[in-house]
Amino acid sequence: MKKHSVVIVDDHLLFAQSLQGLVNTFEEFEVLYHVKNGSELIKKLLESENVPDIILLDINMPVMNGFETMEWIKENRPSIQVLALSMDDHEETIIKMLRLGAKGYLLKDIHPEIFYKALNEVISNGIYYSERVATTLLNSLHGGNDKDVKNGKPLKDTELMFLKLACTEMTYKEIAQEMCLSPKTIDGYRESLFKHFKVKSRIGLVLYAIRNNLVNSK
Amino acid sequence: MKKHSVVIVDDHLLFAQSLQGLVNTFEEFEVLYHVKNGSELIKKLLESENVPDIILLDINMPVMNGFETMEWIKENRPSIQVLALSMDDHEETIIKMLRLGAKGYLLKDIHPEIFYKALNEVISNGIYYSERVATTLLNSLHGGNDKDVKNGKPLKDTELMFLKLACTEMTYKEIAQEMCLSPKTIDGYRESLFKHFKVKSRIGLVLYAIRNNLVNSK
DNA sequence: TTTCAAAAGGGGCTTTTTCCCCTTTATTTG
DNA sequence: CAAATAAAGGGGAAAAAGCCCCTTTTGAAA
Repeated sequence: MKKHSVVIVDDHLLFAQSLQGLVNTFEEFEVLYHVKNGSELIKKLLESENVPDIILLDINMPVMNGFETMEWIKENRPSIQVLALSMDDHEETIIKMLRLGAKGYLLKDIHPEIFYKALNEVISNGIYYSERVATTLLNSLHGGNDKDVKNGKPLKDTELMFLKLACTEMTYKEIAQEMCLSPKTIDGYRESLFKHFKVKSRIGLVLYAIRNNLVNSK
Repeated sequence: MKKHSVVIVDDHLLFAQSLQGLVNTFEEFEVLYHVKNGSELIKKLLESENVPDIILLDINMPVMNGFETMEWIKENRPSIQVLALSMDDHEETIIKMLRLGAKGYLLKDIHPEIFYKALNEVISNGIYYSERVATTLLNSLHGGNDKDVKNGKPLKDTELMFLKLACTEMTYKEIAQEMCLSPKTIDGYRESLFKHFKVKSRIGLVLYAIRNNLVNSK
């Protein structure tokens, strides 16, 4: 029986390499290659006719992150099963990734046995949910939440720029100067993002941005 | 020749297990065991007479983090060579860890070959510095920096508590209530931490706290 | 071309933050 | 014990943040 092919996308080389070793010990799976970020993955996918069955996709990557990469895959290689693989267990991140088309969400602290099970399930069922992630999702649906609103619309460029600057020690006045806009316009962005993210202060904004990888400040 | 024994401390089971596989492929090294956090490590070290040569120590762990664990090791098992192993490449973290007695600081995105080299060097020289980390350190010395001051004195309990609450959407007045102190006292804490961390606003304080793992908000 | 909506900007106000300098109250320590 | 030191608390003011409601500009769509 032919082994299922796996590609690993993770900027932590040590982890990627180690994980490759682990996956290769599984009977039914073998790693084709591993790459450091989304851009490298796309290059590899485009130049090679060897399409993997599964992609293990990290989210936090410096160059082209997991979200962007996932979008590209959904558009261009929809037949590949993507399993997100991250340390980040925030509801928003999980939901965002699954909504983008990931077939499962694995936390890096899972037991290798479970990891093995996940690989098998995504091949057989086309989907895998860990208990912990399932619980998180349930909670989010339960709480009558509207994370949808939160993640539904992507941020505009100006808003994202503002958000990044808001995650620094600059005052709003300074941010306005930096962006060549009136302080009042900046105030408008602030107000709008506060509502969008349901936060009540700039601190809340910063925390939200960091937790959801909207800025890469850690 | 007897192999050098290695212990891995990392809460990301998948990574720990994978890394164990990698290390075991090295001729000169073998993994004794891996544990999820500092507490587990201490338990293992205390109950087993089999002392490892090297400990690979992650910093971000939920229960007992790398700093606390490092302190314990320095106190109780100073003969073990500890290599810090983290994704965090912030100057403060690196310096703090080395100051606590780590014999090297590895970033998780290093190449496995380099990782192998590091293991060997820490056995032969008792120390390993990657180029990147060395550069970071040089920069910090260069800039006439006084990160010393920053990391020199640990925070008091009240200050830490305040810091944690400052990393929420609470106002200072609310924080004062929560801590059963006068808002003026809180203002004193704020002022003191601003100076200590060299920041100019609460935003800066939050960013500093998150970047340096003083609060576990991500 | 008119219309409509979004983006940009403004007035004016309250609350919060930030800053400086000062007093009282423990807690050590010589 | 007395003196020093640190922690807790205070007054007051300027700057920044947050909030609401309003006007102008701009860029499509009808």
